[in-house]
Amino acid sequence: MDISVLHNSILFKGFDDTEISELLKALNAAEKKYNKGAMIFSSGEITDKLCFVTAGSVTVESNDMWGNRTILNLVGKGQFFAESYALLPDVPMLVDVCAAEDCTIVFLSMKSLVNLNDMIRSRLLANLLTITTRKNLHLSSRSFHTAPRQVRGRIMAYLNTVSVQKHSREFDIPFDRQQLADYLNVERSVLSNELSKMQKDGLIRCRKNHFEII
Amino acid sequence: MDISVLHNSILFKGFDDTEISELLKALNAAEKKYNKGAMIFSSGEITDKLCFVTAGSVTVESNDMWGNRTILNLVGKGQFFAESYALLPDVPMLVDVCAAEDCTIVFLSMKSLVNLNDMIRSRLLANLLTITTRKNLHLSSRSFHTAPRQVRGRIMAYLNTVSVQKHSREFDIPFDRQQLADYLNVERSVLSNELSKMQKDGLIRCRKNHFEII
DNA sequence: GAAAGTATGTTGTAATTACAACATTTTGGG
DNA sequence: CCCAAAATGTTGTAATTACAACATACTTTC
Repeated sequence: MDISVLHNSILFKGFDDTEISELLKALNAAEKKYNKGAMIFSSGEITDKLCFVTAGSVTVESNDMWGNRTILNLVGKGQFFAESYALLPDVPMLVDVCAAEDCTIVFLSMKSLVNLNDMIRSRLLANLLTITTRKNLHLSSRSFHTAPRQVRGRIMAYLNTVSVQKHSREFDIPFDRQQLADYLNVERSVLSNELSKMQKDGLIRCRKNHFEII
Repeated sequence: MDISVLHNSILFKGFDDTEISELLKALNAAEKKYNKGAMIFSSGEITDKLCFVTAGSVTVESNDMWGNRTILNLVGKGQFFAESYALLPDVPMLVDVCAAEDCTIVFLSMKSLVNLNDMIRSRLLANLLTITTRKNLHLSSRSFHTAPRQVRGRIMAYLNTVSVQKHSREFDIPFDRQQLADYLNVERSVLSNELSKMQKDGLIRCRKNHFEII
């Protein structure tokens, strides 16, 4: 198991190597590999597992009965997912989680939190609070990205956020066209078309997933 | 100050009256009244205040420069807001918070958490974790309500969620037409029109904010 | 490096939504 | 009870998007 990625995670911030090893054991840490496209969780499932991405990436998404996909979040290496469901273990998942690329996930049992001693547990809970709080901001961000009524507005809202995060007018995005379309809740073809127009209008330049705001 | 509402809140779950009184003092609890329409927080502000609604309700919303409003959440009596920003005190707010009706808010300083003794603080943090986790599910819910591309789909997604929550096919919603439109990210007139059609099609019945799914 | 498969770009049409303008209903004071 | 103001409903038109169908470009594999 790749302990170095876990070591640098928010969850184990402030814990030393020995403590982390013990915690991994206490929380029944289990690692599993998935191929691109594999489904890790399906809507309706119940889980108490806090999930950590040690390699690759996954999408948290909603798929309706007509095959329309909405991507809520892309979770990359070093980040967590399913924390809300893990901490509220009677709530069935509202989302699917799929491997966006080949990936490796470490599952941690939150049911086992009760077995930890008070001191360790409260340090862990404090870190979990940071994780959920940041996740809140992430979910809010997506709301702003999908708030504009028009496609161009959504694209600009998203690109501006990424630009600010990366402190640069030039950056890569983690989505391919279909994923970006599903994240912004628009048609892929309409997205491609609008990106072309925005380049003609001199607003942006882009090639594949590399973007520049002008 | 209306201590009974606070007493039943998630934040103070497990605390007795004496402890709550001490905590309110330690967290510099301050109460303030707002008239309908008043702005409680503006986008860009920084705060360390956890906010609790003791009367009335507020909307967490985003207002763009063209006057378009997007409602992310309606926070009613007995619920909290701004918890993410209170806990990440260097992050400027991405949203506005407005009084949806005349309301009363209690502000609790999260900066003061460090002054509490370890035991009390960790109990409080555990409760805060519940608050943020539930808020996560709320934000996810809205994503599902706005995921359908068409207005009718959004309305049904929202009404179904409320129906499930209230365990009944007949229920009141907390939004008026304009608020519901801004929550679902559609035009008010288009929403009204679609609701009429849905009634003609025998899908629902509604009058003001009372709905019935058929 | 050719072929097959996947991702992205382009275009046209049908369907839907945005927006404005106005009609009707409801609400809250006087 | 009446009036003014606010909320909700209705309608038509312009603008935008969804969807399908196809073209082009890029990748992967043999």
